[in-house]
Amino acid sequence: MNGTTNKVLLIGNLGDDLKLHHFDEQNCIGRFPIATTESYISRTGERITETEWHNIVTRNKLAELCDRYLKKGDKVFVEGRIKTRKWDDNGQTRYTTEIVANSIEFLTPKVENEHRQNTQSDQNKTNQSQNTTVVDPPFLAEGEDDLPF
Amino acid sequence: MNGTTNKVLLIGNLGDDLKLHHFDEQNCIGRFPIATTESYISRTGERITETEWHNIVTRNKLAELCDRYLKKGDKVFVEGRIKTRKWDDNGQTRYTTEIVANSIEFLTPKVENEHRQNTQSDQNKTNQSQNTTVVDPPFLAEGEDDLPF
Amino acid sequence: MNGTTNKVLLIGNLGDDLKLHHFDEQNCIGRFPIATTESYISRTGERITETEWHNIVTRNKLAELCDRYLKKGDKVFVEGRIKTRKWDDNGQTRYTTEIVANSIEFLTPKVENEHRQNTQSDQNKTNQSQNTTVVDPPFLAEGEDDLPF
Amino acid sequence: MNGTTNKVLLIGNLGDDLKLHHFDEQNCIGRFPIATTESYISRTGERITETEWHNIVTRNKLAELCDRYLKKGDKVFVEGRIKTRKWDDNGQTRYTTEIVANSIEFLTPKVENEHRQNTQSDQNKTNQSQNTTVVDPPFLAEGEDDLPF
DNA sequence: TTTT
DNA sequence: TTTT
Repeated sequence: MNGTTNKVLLIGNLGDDLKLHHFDEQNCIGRFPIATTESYISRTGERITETEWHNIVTRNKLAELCDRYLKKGDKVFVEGRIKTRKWDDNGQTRYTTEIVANSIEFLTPKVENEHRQNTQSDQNKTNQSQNTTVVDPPFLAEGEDDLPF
Repeated sequence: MNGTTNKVLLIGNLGDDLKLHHFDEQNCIGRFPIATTESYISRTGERITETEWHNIVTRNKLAELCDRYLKKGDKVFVEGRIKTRKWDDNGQTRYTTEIVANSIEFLTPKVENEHRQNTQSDQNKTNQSQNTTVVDPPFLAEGEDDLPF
Repeated sequence: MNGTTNKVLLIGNLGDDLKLHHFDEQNCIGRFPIATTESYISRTGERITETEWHNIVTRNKLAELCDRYLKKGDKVFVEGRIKTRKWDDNGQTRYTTEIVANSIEFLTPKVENEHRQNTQSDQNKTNQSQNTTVVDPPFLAEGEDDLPF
Repeated sequence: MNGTTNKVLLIGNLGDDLKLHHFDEQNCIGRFPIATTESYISRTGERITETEWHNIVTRNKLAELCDRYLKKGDKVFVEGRIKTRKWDDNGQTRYTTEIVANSIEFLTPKVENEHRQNTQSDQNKTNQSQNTTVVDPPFLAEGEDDLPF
């Protein structure tokens, strides 16, 4: 547009299940945190591990797919952009930085029959894994339209 | 290390000159803001332009190079990682998100003799551009050691 | 989709003008080479500079924009994917690797009135630069529809 | 360095085991292919799946780590740069494009005791998976020095 | 030649 | 709050 770019690429694990908020039949927003960790040897010779937390924001179809297929602990690849939001904290302006996802790849191999059905209740979200056939999760970039919901 | 990645790629313009802070002879930290802008057509048909500000943090040789060659308005390509810092605001914990740069490319073509000398005062930082030969700016990734300072 | 990603990010200079090929009124393809250079100090202490050439492929509106606004020597940021094409060389199968662009940012500042008009002939493609007001070049990602041609 | 960048980010699966070539005690090179797949709905309404093959090149410690921990079918995240090599094909100059890896993340969860030992023969490279404790593979960027070999 |  |  104007010779600028704002691009973020993260591979990390969900620290919690996605929270989905529906505005109406068509529009929803989903949020979940992911952790990335960095490890290095300090000047004094000890191994330091630093964890960074990222707030992922996703919308509409992509949000619904994530809600259906992702759960706490899963690994994802997120491609998106940095967005800092203003909010009012009792009269004080605060800022929160989020990652608005353009696409999300599901990197944790899924065990068949483990996928949540639309009609299942949330308690099925925990990992039961009675069966062992590993299958690929689907994927949907924002704006695509070819998945059945 | 652990199957995670935290990578940011930004192309934007400096909203202000770099602020350099020296800890000692060897170690310093530089900070500057860059803006990225996104433009799109809204549902109601108007063009929306959104500007995002990013706080860039750079250290040591790379910070000194940026201090010497970059000024407000210049365009850069920053490759780095997201880091959210905690700080104490009168007893309240606040968070600030920064981009820690691994490498910075200078994208604004330089006009010869315009480069600041170490001995020049800051008022020379404004763009005078009497001469017109375009030269390549130098570049240094963190950890490299082959530039003469 | 399937837990894979193929992403390329290049900043480089056009080694030649774009070649545009129209299939019909709607569809066209544009190609141009860009160079990236890497510089490092070898084990024997000399500075080595290596240039890499990348064949950029772009389609339809984005190709037309590039054809109109880019020329040899200009700097661009290309975001795309790697694609290796098979072709027949007198009965032998050969392979050519190209970068299929999703988006292209124009990083060379433009001087006003320098932009080529549709009705201008190609000899106007050389840089005349009589005027000096720097303006922002436009940008269009593949699939966008809001620019006037 | 000069305002250019050559960056590739791939997530894909190994189509074959790594081939390691030792030049001497210190220096070696490893090569392996990875596949990325793209899927989309064509104009005629059918789902098209396209596979792209990438030749990954890695050196020294990173190559040895990959040789030890990766095998055909595993998923990796590769960050590197595009490099096109010339070679002589009976007097004709041919070109091969490779991805020179700067860092590789191992994304396939490992089952404990499955890791190959230095003293194991290659036939142990096939996936036996008698045990079930999932452990993280190590990771080493080129130039790091903190792993025990 | 991979993966789903 | 994740993951190894």
